[in-house]
Amino acid sequence: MARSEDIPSLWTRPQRPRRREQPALSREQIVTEALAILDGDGIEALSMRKLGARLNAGATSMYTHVANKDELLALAVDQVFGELPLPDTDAGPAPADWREAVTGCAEGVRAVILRHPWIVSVLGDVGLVYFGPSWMRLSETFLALLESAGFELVEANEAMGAILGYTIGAASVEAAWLSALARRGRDEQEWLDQLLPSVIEATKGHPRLHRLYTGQAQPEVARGRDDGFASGVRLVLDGVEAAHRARRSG
Amino acid sequence: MARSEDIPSLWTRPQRPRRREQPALSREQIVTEALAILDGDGIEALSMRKLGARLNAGATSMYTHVANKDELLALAVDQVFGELPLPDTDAGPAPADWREAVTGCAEGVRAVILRHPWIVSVLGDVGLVYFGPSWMRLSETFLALLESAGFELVEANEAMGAILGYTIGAASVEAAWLSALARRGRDEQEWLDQLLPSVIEATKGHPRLHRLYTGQAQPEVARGRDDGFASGVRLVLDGVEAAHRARRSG
DNA sequence: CACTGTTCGCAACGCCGTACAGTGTGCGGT
DNA sequence: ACCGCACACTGTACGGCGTTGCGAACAGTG
Repeated sequence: MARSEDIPSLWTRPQRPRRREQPALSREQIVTEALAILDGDGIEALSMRKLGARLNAGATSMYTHVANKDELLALAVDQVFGELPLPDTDAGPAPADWREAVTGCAEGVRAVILRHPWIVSVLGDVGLVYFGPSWMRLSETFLALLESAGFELVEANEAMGAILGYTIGAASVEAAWLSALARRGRDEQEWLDQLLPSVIEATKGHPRLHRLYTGQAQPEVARGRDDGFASGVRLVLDGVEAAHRARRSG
Repeated sequence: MARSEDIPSLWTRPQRPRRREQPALSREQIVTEALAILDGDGIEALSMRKLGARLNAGATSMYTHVANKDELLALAVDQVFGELPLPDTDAGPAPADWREAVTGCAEGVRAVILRHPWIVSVLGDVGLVYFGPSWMRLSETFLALLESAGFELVEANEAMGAILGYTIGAASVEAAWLSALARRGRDEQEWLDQLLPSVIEATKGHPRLHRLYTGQAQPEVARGRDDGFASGVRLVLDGVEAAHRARRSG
């Protein structure tokens, strides 16, 4: 015979959960909450259990909406790139200055990566993001901008590769640096001050790096990272433009 | 009671291992074996237990030579970049064609990343590699090459940022793609054939991507990835050179 | 009522990184 | 000849992880 403790009282027992009014969980909800964890506490803080807990659900319930963690991460990456504001290339004529527009897009991509530095840690696992809707939208915009500037499609594709390649690489390096700082809970300037002496010590035998880090080649090294990226994009666009002109006249 | 087969005879048993002659394990050994695992079976196959087993040692013995797994990975990354052959910039005069030399270095970096695609997965966790000896050697070489081509140090640093940024980004994208393939055990062409239809389907509403993928904009899209990278580097160097000339004459 | 299909979560499996206490060993000092 | 320390190394254990199997709870349909 069951003792009274074995079965919680009829009255204190929680109301039978009225489930299935509509599914309690949705893929969208899950991805959104995952993003909150990723942005708030970084990649190593995201676990299926924690994610489930945040949604008042069991960890394994995620798997009815998402195949596995990798797929979840891919969805998260696509979502953040979906937030990227892009110029409307359908309406209106060609933009007055295509360089400005392209630069704006590249800076947008960099901003997304810096705002969500965990992206760098999953770049290697989600090779298929480039076929996701957000990334396709981005690519199409780039191609449209370049075509409107007079590039043939194949040429535009090549240029896009250079621009996005640089953007991803440069932003990844920055993001890695920033999240290394964040993991150690240091401020950027503070950490630099603290690390610089040993770095300088390590540049014995590397005279150029030594000059660079000791600041003898200032003032522009200390220029902000924003300016550094901007001038990098400018260099790449110079190359793109030069090749384009050479092709038209050749 | 133990039977005679259970314990090899006292006399035939190998001499008791004379430990402490020198440590059985070394950091170098550990990193080398870790690299073997990484290159052979990918990043998710590397665990401290497996690594220990490969070295006939307990998992936790690694920790006397390496602070933690992250440090181990950082050492591994530095080691593979150490294998990169670099031109000797100390001896002899300036290279006849600095573009060729710089291009060679960039292609070397790409080759390292493609040969060890797990690097991409740890890029985000090892922000400090850029202060490791191998990367410093690489940077110093780049700066030397550019200086010998007439660049001021700060200008050279800027150019290096653009070139390495592009190289890292482009190679990372490639490596992510390749290791996604490897994880699924597919051949590249086979996978492309299999995936292309659905990708094309997904490019409704993206006319330029559609043209690109359906091959109406061939022939050069199907050009190998090697050529694609080479032309990207060429674009970046065009930009670098143009900016340099503008600065000299301006 | 029975039947079907879906959502959800408990329990469990086999991993993982690593903290910690303990074991044997060689070396320097006495 | 002895002691004690420093050190490389190990077994065990802790708390976590991603994922699966399975059954319970439910909605919709007949």
